[in-house]
Amino acid sequence: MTPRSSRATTVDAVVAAIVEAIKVGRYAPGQRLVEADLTEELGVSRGPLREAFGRLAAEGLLLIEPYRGALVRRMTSQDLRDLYEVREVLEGQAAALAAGRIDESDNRARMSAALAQMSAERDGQDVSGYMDRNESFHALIVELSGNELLARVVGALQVQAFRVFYRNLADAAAREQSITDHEAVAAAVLAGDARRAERAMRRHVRVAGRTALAVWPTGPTRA
Amino acid sequence: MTPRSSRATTVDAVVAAIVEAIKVGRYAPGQRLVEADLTEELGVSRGPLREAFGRLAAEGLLLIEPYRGALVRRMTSQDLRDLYEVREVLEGQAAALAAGRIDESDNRARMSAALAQMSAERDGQDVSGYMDRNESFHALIVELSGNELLARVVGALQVQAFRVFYRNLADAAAREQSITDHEAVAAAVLAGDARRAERAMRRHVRVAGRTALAVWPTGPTRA
DNA sequence: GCCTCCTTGTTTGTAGGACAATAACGCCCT
DNA sequence: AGGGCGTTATTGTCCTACAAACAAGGAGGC
Repeated sequence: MTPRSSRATTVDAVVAAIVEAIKVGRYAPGQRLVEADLTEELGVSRGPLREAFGRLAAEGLLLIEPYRGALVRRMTSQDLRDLYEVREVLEGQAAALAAGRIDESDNRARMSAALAQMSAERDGQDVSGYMDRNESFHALIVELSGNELLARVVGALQVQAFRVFYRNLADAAAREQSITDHEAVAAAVLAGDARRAERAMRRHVRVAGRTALAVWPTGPTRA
Repeated sequence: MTPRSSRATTVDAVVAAIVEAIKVGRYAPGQRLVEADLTEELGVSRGPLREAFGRLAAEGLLLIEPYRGALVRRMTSQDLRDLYEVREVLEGQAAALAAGRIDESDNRARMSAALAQMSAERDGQDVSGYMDRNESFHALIVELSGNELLARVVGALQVQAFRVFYRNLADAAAREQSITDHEAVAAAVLAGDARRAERAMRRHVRVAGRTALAVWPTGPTRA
């Protein structure tokens, strides 16, 4: 999952660079990542590069075939279904737990702040800014759950999800729906209502998944 | 998580060796794993060893501190609570999905076989044999769920869980309870009753977690 | 003409040595 | 005794080298 340490090492930088390259599409799905090319491109030796490959493969972003190399994993619609199915239960649980701990330390304040930021995004035109908000909202929920393992697992899944978000949340209607959902989740969490928080979050993720699936390319896009 | 390929490479062997050593207690929690020692002990070079460290750290079995090395992660009672909390929702979901797919291919036959094996273990004295059964039962459930991601995530958690099982399932009463729980889950899955399967599995995991927590050493056992 | 086998080139998997960066430890000085 | 300093151990990274495996293409036989 994510590096377990604070200090930034070369491997972390390589991981970040590859993730970024996949994000912006410079490394396309199915593309082979040849070690020799990447070492030159990134200016690192094969050791750290291979470690980075290993991490990204563990996160499901790359696929490593022995003696064949690493390639950018293509996301099928089935993968997408699986992803949202898992996110639904995990984030639902996170919301329930967060509701139960809303009175601890400054949890309530942080949740309120996130909610306010979220609502303010309603008439914003900055799509990538909204996606950041979206990401931090979900991250906050799992953090407030107080379950570190849950946070780690969901965090790892989120890395997968950005590929979907990029295609999805650009649509204004979907964004409006997403904000409304988030507000419902936040309200339930702030009310300390675990059951309602879980239901709201699960519904949100389920709907987001369906929306994502609807716009997902079905056929083979490229070799 | 687990190696994504069929062919066994050196890294896989190293990972397996370290996991095994942690299992049997040769590498104690908190113990530092010095690269130089391990390369000699395992007869591999630093490259694959470091890759193995990375994988095990991603699975949460090791902890890597920059310029300080890898050490066997100590499991706190909080970690245990977190683990079972996550397992409960994930395996509950897996059971529900498995129930919904019981009529596909040979799912029913495999589930029945696992159930029979499980019950047969009731008067067996072989503790480690039972633990294998236990592991494959849970693995079968997540496999039958048809969600590959779910299987991967739960599989990764299972690697953590064996540390608990070793302390736990030795007790005859706990084992009896465990078998009864499994039978209930299997029955619900075979009946195609998703709701009941989920409830049964969640209850099973929850109880197992409580039992595990009860026998877990609370204070600092060693440096 | 088509299939099979072998050769050749490319890429990965691993080994081993080297060195800088960092942290842990002990020593000396005050 | 306490604090600063050098020593030592260990990690992080680079480099080179080579065996193992795969991929493609040509030689040869049918």
